[in-house]
Amino acid sequence: MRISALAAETGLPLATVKYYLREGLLHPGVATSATQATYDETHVRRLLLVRALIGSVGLGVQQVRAILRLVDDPGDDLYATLGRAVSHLPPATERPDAGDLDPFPRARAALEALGQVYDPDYAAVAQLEAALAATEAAGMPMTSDRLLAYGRRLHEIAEYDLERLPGEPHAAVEYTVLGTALYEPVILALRRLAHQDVAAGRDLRG
Amino acid sequence: MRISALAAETGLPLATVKYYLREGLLHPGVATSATQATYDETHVRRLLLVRALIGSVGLGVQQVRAILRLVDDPGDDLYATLGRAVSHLPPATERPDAGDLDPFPRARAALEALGQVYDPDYAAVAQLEAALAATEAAGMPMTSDRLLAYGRRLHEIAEYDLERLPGEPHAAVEYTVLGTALYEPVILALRRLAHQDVAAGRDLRG
DNA sequence: TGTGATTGGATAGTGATACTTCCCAATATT
DNA sequence: AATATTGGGAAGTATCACTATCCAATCACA
Repeated sequence: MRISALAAETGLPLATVKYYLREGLLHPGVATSATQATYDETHVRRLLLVRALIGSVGLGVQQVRAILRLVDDPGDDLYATLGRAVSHLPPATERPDAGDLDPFPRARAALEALGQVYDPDYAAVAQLEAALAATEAAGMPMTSDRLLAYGRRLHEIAEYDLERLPGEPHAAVEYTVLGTALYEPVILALRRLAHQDVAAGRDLRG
Repeated sequence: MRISALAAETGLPLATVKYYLREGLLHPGVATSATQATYDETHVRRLLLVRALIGSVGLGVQQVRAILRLVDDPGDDLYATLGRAVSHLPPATERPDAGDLDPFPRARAALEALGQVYDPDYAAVAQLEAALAATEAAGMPMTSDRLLAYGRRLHEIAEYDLERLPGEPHAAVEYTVLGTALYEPVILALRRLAHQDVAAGRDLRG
């Protein structure tokens, strides 16, 4: 398959395929001469994944590059790899001052109330802190009751996810990292739809 | 309070306050002369809300303007207002062809399986369809089992939210629209943290 | 009452981002 | 032989969220 066929197959403009190639989001094809290379199914799949991460998840090119690197050659530590992957997901947050004794008070309190691990080096902790601070600044603070209600359900979802973790390490990393990212838009859409469903006055769950 | 005090109070650069004023994200102050106006607490609150929507939720200026318009003067129909608000939340989706008989097959199937209303005019339906299509394109399709698992928990969260709906209509719209948007980053952060918690091998919920 | 700071208002500039266009000489294809 | 396509690179474009600069009017203070 030549590059134009690859573009046609994925529905992307040729210039965009070249751009992703240049940016390292797509591995080069096998060069058959100075001006020719062949591409295969792995390139098609990768391009579709890149589009999903950029278009649906809303990542930037840099972040996609970072995520793909993790998926392509993960360490042997799933926990650490997951942590690194999350640090590349929006919203971006700054590292706290090294001297700050309690950089994420809201997040720490929330996690303690939920009985979950509190690891201030984990990027999602800073993301939670920023999100909670934003609700306060906007005048709609999350109550701890609501945090518990949300956290419990999301923990159940996470358990569901992790119960289905593939045994093979490489597949496990791919599943965890991509599943975290790709399913987030689904979650937001489902919540919006659930709100609509409840607002419409229907509540059919037994 | 003059404009420079407003900027100082909110921690925003003066130029940014002027920019939001120009873009209609902040209502003008009361002019006291040709070159002076006074601002009050409502301006402070509005600026903090704007920052939360842009910085934390990740909306663009246009979308914030649209959301604020809805909050400021909502119709009397909460359901319709919520629908309009969601249509301004990312990811943006195109309207389907008018001739398309079944524009959102994945979303329709998912909602039917969940027993929720399926209203193709509701923007979140298109968002769900796009998100599900992206998981398929990326090679990690959502199973219907997973959709049910997620959907059930998110419906519970929505019920929790709507049970706390303020009685007064204006407050109800504000609560629903802003709550939908502002709590989403919290939800994503909590899910990421729950994944981490499960991955760390701790599972303390009874 | 003068002097420097501040204001509303407007225009233009900036830096980042994600493409997109254009061009090239080498090579395929017909 | 004529035409099209390739890999590769450089430059251009569009959008976006600010940010900087300028202006004349007006304020605040000495």
